[in-house]
Amino acid sequence: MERRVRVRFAPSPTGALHIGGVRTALYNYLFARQHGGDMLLRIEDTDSTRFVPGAEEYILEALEWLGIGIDEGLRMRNGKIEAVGEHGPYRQSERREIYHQYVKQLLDSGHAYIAFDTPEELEAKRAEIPNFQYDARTRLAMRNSLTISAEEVKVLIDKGEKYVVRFKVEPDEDVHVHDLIRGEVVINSNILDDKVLYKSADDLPTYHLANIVDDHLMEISHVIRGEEWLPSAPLHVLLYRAFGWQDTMPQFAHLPLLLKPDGNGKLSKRDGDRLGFPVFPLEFHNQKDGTVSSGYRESGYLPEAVINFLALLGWHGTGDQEMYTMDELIKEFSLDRVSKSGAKFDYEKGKWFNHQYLQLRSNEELAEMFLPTLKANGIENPDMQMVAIVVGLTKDRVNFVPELWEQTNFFFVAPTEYEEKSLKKRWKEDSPKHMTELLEVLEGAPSWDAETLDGIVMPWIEAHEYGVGIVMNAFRICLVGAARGPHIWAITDVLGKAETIARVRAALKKLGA
RNA sequence: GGUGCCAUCGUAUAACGGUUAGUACUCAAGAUUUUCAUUCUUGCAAUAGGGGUUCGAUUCCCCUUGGCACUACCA
Repeated sequence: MERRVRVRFAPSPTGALHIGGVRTALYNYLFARQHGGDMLLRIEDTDSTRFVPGAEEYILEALEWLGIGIDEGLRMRNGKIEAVGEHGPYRQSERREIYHQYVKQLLDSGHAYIAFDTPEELEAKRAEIPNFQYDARTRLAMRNSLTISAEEVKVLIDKGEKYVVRFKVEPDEDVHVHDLIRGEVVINSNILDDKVLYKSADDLPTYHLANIVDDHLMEISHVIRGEEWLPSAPLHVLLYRAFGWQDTMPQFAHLPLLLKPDGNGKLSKRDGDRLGFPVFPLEFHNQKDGTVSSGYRESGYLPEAVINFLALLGWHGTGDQEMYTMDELIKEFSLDRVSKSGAKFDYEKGKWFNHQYLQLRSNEELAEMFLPTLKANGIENPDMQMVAIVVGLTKDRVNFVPELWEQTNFFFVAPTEYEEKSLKKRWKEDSPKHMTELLEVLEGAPSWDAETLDGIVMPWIEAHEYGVGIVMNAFRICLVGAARGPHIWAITDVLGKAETIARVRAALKKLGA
């Protein structure tokens, strides 16, 4: 009795996958997994003019990176696109023949008609009549199969005249849409226009027709999509009815939109550029317009942080829990805890999530991820054991892996400059004298571990009443070049005896002995 | 303009019709520390406005206001 849960994510390959789209995909995925159902991916490329090369690969790669698994349709495996499932093809541009028969069905049943009005004619009409809408009130004044004889229609088509097929919306009817998140939504059919279902110019259906036909054929049980689709949901209900599919019509859930962090409106690519954060999962090089968009992955985000952050933008669990693994999300997710209002995109919270997840990764993993940054700064083939130690010492100070460089650079490169501010505050008149003496103490160290060094340096400071802070801070400046960094013995430990002593000597030479 | 959706701290959100309106991020202060940071503690800060219903409304209803979406031969 219970219908198998089958949901789909159906993006258009018109550019990089927007972060809001990623969230829609995530919610679909969580819902499917929770119910032991299927997550499908279908490409909606019915607008040939907006196609962007590489966009499809990008979308699939992004989902793969984030761990949003696809059970059926198109997916990426090891850099290759593969199609799985019995309901294909999964690209709408490859389903032309399928749509033909359904267009014909609607035409034959009188739910649709052929219209010859050119885009120019329609534009003129709209300019002439304010609020012009192609519907029951106006369709009889237009050039279509309702006003032209069947013979003439055939002549026009045979002549090669371009036409579209429009859905014939019956007026004066309250159309009910049951939404899982918003409840009952009622719209009167008078405000709906006779939507174009198919265009002969490129022999492709429009979104509305393709979407309904595919969801039906692919046995989709729940349509979970962005709120921007809510106004056209009644049209979709009408289409299901016209096809006679109302009994298996999927349930709808319209998700709140992701809004700009400041001001008003939907989050857009421009906001990311303007405010300095990515709005796309992966970096994207648009071959069509030549633009490059930054991505979360390239900015140093961990996929689990992006998932967690996105999951909580519009959804909240029952308690105060904020950190969720994917498995926990699958368990806890529920459409009736999805909020109804749009969520402003708070980038700061995203940073915090990344910080949290960074701490959860092992030092070895982080060291590996740190490699490209090191290389970019001229550090080739470093000792990975050392990198891991250094990363472990500093990871709690950063939100992103690349930021590790500013925390650890002195481990790799001896300071040549000494920060003015630190010098002013921490390099005292007696510092050269202290450092000269310290050098002797260090050189006489029987071994080079933190305990031993602490055991000989501290008593020496106390004996001369130099003051721990004064000596240690000057020492730190010699090693780091500034008043920052991890615990001093952790630094000497990594640097080793020879390098530590060399750095103190170099500092004395530069800052005056 | 029309239609629809929505409304709790700056942000994301919690609160069977009964709570001192909670939590997290951000911000501020303090503590810890041989530096910087981390960490910990404390603090600032909200039910858009007006009517109802009710013993009692953040919660239910209506109006106002505001925000958003849609209004294509785009999705």
